[in-house]
Amino acid sequence: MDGFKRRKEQKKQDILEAALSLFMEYGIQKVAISEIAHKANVSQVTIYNYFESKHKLSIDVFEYYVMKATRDFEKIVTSDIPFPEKIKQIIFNKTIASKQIHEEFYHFLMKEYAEQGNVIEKIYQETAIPYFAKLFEEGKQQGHVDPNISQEAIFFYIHMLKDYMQREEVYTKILPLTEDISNILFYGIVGKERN
Amino acid sequence: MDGFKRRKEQKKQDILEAALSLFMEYGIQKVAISEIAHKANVSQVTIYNYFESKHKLSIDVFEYYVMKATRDFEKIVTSDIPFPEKIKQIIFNKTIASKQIHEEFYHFLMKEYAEQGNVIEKIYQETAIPYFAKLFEEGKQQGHVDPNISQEAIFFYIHMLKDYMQREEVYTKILPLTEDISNILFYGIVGKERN
Amino acid sequence: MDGFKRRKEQKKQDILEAALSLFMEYGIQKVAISEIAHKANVSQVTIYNYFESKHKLSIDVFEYYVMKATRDFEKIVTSDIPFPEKIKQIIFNKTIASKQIHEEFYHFLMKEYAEQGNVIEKIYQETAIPYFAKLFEEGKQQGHVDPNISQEAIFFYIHMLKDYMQREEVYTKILPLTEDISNILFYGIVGKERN
Amino acid sequence: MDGFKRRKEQKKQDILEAALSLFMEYGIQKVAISEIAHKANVSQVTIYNYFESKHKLSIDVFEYYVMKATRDFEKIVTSDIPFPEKIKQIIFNKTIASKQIHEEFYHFLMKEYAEQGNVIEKIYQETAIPYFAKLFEEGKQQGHVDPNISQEAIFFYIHMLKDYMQREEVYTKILPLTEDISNILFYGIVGKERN
DNA sequence: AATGAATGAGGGTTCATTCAT
DNA sequence: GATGAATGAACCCTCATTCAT
Repeated sequence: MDGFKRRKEQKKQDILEAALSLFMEYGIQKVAISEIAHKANVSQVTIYNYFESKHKLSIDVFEYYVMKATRDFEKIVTSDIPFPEKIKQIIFNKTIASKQIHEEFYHFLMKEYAEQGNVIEKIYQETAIPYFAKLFEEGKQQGHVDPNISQEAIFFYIHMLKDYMQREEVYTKILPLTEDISNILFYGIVGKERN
Repeated sequence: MDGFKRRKEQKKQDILEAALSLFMEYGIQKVAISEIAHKANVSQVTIYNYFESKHKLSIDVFEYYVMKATRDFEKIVTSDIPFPEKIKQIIFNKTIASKQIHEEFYHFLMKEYAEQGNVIEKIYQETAIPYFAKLFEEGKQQGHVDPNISQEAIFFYIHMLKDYMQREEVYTKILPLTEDISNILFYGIVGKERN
Repeated sequence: MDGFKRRKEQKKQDILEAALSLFMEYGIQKVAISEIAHKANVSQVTIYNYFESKHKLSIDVFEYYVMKATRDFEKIVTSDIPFPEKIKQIIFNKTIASKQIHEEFYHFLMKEYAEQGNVIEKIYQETAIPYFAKLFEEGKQQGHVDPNISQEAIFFYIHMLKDYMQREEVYTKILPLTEDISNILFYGIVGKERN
Repeated sequence: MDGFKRRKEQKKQDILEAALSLFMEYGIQKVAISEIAHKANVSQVTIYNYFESKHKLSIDVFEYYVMKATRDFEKIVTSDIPFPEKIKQIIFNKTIASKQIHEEFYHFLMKEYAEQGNVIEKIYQETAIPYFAKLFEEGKQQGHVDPNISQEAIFFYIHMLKDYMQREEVYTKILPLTEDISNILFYGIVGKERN
């Protein structure tokens, strides 16, 4: 890659980083293109040259974000720690998606775009799910996961929990309950010690 | 109440209903006051006469919504069906908050206001929680709930599930997994039949 | 006047007083009819029943104000104090039009209406000027006023000074200069002690 | 300065001129941004791009106005005509601030802003006053000004007179009294020929 | 390729005034 | 006659997007 292209790629990344951090903090609607331009040290028009519209930009930013988050996810799944610990880390470990993500950034996309074209759904399918399938298999083999339960259901559960943990207001309130939450996930509300 | 007051109350309710349904479908930011006015068959200014600002309106709409939702909740909790059935109904029964709720309508308020004054927190505390505590007690006495788990954790769990179920895109996808989801809630991912 | 009419008159006066004090403090444009209604303890419509429009109201308020101010003016002119003292009191004495008057309340009317119908000009002509003429005559006879100067010019001068004194920001700044201002009025910038 | 910048400066000036003439005729509150935009042949938003808000615009317009007016003032003060003539020209010469100024444009600013930050006060201090001080000194040396009278008092007087002269309705009425007014300023109401 | 400049469309809000009881 | 309720019109301002250099 020559210096010209490299500089171009750099600019594109600057914009993605700027947009990502702003979207994560304030949501998509509340962030103006001009703010992103300012934070990325480019003109508004440059953003349009690269991303066509705010709509398209938000999709690209999301893709960029998932790409980054997946790396963390991969690291945990392929690590050597025991299965239950992996699950806990996925759910509670803040290093995944290190910053708090603004709901809107997630849900806006989830809803607004999921239907027409499945851009995001596809990204999810191709990145998170394969890793999760691997993890799930490991859990079943070690007896930590009931083989009668569908992978989808567990995936949904874990995703939901992780999603909730990323909410600032929830996180702080729920932190003291970490142990209980984990127990419910593993043993249900009926509890471990039943007979 | 004379005809005057009744009509006034009617109009106020019309506005609340119009705003509620629009907020639930599109979120708060995307809905213009003019749209609410149109849907409620009043002028924009009338809305301002009753609710002072969009901000205040959104709070009142939320209160109105919680009030309505609580009635359904109460009905289930005080009904004669078995405990597990109650839980399932609370989570999966769409008649509660019959329509889909737009995240933003929930989260915007949860976040935006929860801090300064706790208007919404208070509403929640005074309505949902007492009923839930009663339900929780019943579950413990019948052996459906592990007494070692804190009420907060379970409340959080059920709330989270119910919240997720109200998302259109989740609901349709998760519906076939109802049984699995319930099982995980009651017995965890380790499963019922473990030994 | 029966009780009915008296009550009616009372309401009218309440409105005038409320409007006057608000206009004097904030100017006409900045004061909303609703504020006047609130301060006068009547409904907005009542104001319209009595005064037809905000425009007309402002004229009536001005008339009401001049009427009140004239009484003070009369008192000074017909009092027993020496001529120079009278002039000083007229200009500097805050008891005339006791409160500060907002420019706009004066100028808006002066300009906006003066042309078409001379409503205010007429009021002025019929109230202030006759008293001033009397005062002016007294000054000339006592040698305090140059008979070669036209009454209009002096009237203009004094009016201008008094007008300026009523401006809050001017008043405070000019107060320490009272003596100088007086001297200039009586002896000019060339000064008393010239030869 | 390249064509780009020149055109930008031109547009900025167009807006200032449009705003100035409208403010001077109708006052600030009565003039809508859209009117200024129309008169300056730009879009409303362009105005916001340059001036941020109506509030800020009004300040900039005022500064622009004072700058223009000062040039005329300077010309008179540094000219070769006799002192009394200079004073008369300052007060009565319409070429200063050639157009009529709407009170509100002056007073609104004088009052609204003078307090917090003294933006306008500062402009005044730095432009008009130094020239006036020079003039004042000249008058004293030539025996036209009583050295016992403070500069502030005289400044106040002249400012007041000039201010009044700029009012359309006053100007036409007072024009025939020019000589008398001048005499009062120089010799007071007691008059020149007293003994 | 990159940017400063410009804008149309729309949003929330206020206010003088009218309607209907 | 008095009022609570209701409104059309207008205003300031923001923002995603395009134009022109």
